[in-house]
Amino acid sequence: MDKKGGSSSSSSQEVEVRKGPWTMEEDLILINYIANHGEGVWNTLARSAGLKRTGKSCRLRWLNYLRPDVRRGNITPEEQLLIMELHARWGNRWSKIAKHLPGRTDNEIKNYWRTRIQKHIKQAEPYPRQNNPHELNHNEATSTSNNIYEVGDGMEVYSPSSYAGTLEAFPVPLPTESNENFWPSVEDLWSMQLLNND
DNA sequence: AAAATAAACAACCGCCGTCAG
DNA sequence: CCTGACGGCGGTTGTTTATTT
Repeated sequence: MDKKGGSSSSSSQEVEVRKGPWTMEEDLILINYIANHGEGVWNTLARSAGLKRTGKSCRLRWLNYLRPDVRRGNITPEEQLLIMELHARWGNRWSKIAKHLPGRTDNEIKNYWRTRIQKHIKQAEPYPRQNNPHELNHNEATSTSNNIYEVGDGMEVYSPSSYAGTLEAFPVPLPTESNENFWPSVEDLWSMQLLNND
């Protein structure tokens, strides 16, 4: 299931770009490289580090998983609440929302919201009446290009408070969930990179 | 116990704004 | 001034994992 070697790399260098899930080895390379050289200029970094990845891919991997200060999983009830509140006033400004949740990335928040919050809001969103007979079960978040009510950076307008009632009837995950690991976990990867310090 | 279905998650894609050459 | 590389962002999809039937 590896289609890279077979191709006759006649035209130039075929730029074998890897895609899909990152392997531990790749993670290590990236972590180690950044530990020794720092971030910046991702495309160059990818090449210099010897990774067959695009700069974007490296950046994403680093920012979302490998960075030492990223927190993953186990969204606390407080965080969930914050996500909901911020989303209520800013819409799908994931990156902006993420800035208010230390350690959390926009991608994780986005995933979390879409997979766990959105449906609840929908179901808790009664409005059966309303003079809008059409599209009532529409994900009101899809219309992203309408949430540009920004004023500055702190307090924005637009607080539909539509979540007010929603919050109460929320399942809210248990905070102290099994903090088990998946594989080495980034910490282990970091300790491993110590052995390879340039 | 197995199959079907749903949920969660990781990563990619295209678009856009910025900036250097 | 124009052009292209780069990085950031949000939407979306593919795959894995959990839950239900």
